[in-house]
Amino acid sequence: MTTAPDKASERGADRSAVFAPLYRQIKQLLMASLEQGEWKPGELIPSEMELATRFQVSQGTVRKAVDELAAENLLMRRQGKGTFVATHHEPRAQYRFLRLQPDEGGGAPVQSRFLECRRQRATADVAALLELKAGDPVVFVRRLMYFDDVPTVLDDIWLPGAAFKGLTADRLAQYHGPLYGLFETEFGTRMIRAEERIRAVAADGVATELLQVDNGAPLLLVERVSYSYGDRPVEIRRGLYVTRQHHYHNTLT
Amino acid sequence: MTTAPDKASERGADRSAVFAPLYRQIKQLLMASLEQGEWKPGELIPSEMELATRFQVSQGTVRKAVDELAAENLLMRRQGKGTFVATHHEPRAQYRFLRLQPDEGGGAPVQSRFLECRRQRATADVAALLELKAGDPVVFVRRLMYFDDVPTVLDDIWLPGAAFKGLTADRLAQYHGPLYGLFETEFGTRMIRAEERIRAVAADGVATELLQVDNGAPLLLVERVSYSYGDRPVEIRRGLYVTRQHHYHNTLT
DNA sequence: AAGTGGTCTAGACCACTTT
DNA sequence: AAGTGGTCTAGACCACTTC
Repeated sequence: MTTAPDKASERGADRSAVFAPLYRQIKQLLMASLEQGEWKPGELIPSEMELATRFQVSQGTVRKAVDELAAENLLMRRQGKGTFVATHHEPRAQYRFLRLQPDEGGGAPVQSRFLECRRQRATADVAALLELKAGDPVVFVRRLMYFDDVPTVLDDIWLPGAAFKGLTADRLAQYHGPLYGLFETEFGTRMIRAEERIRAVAADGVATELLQVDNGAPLLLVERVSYSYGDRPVEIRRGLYVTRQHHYHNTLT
Repeated sequence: MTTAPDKASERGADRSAVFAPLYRQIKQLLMASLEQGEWKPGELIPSEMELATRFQVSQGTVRKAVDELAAENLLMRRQGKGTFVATHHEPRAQYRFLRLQPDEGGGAPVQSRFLECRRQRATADVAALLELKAGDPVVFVRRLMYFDDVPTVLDDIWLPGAAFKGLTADRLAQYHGPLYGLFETEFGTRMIRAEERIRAVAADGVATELLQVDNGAPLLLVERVSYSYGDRPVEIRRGLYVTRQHHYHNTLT
């Protein structure tokens, strides 16, 4: 077996210019294709050999790029079948981002009820988080989630108006399953990561009625910003969780 | 270049018996060495080539095993120097498990004050979580943490008595830095993973005094079980967090 | 049988650190 | 210069899926 020193040194030059190893460049190219929709959520992407030919690198280099994307939940590998674009419709991906769990028992599936869906102008803080200007159009959604028929989560959601033009109360009412699945299928916006800030607050106002708790009762406040490819913010969520029979679960590693 | 079919088929046979790929077997062997203290936290482990010779596999197979252990924060790779056993004394590992952050600004380093340290008999629930029997000896520690001189976190901690015989109030008082560093250095118990359950509760009793909040004020309750090698539970923690100027931060992926 | 990802090997060269 | 981990290649064979 021989190496190809000419090729290698050419690439060495390229790499010092771009300042990243080859497999990370390949990874960026794959992410660009995902972002531009060359392969849609749930679809099969080309085989490792095909990608190696396309990018003129070895299969091992493609493999390392795909490995990282699979580790980040952007791709899903299935032995014997191929590599697929991750989707929020995948059974095991459902409610991957909802960390509230019943204290004991599996519990019945969650039920959603949409209370509001209307267009607004962004306030300064919402605009800042969504990287818009204050006054830009946003869609506001309020929804209540039931665990075992007990109202447990009250979510207020803000979405960039431009990307979610067709979102209506009717469309939400007839949809079942995770919202991120709807966003991905109907609006071409795939959520891939989120940051949450969690605090304890006292219940008041409309929350006490909707969640059926006393005024001043402790609630978990979960503020979430969700991001799509390229760290583009695509959703803001402000959730109030009742944690009498449930808890927010987290693993530290 | 040639392969070694004899060797390969031998190993194929071995593998079907053990039912795991070679690199995972190597990974298990490395974990066993870590657990048994062949290499201690902060120490350099043998080079990839040496390990490959020891285990009679190729460097690439060792590499894949070490890659996974590095991804799980059990090992730390440093190019040009070698691979080290992870330690809680590492500057960038300090307070890796404390997810409470100031809402704005970096904030001053955290101060700890130890209020209690005494031996008890385990209650049923503590015993269950620590995989002991009710009545077995445990060490109980209560500590208050200050952010910017404001009392913010009240932790109650239970440790298995057998493994923490020498832990005293004096020893705690003179120690500075993360508790997990002390556990690792003085008691040979390295914490590698934790599970947390988070809820909102109303302040009452001694917590209101120590954290200087009103009776009924909302607090974050963080219940943590920490594990060492082999999923062995080594610590229980019940923390009350004041989230007026701080929040619990989490990233969802 | 053919195609896919998964594992394993061997060898080359690069980047970084220490001697 | 020598040793370490980091990258890249090429090729073999295995496990799984589909035709």
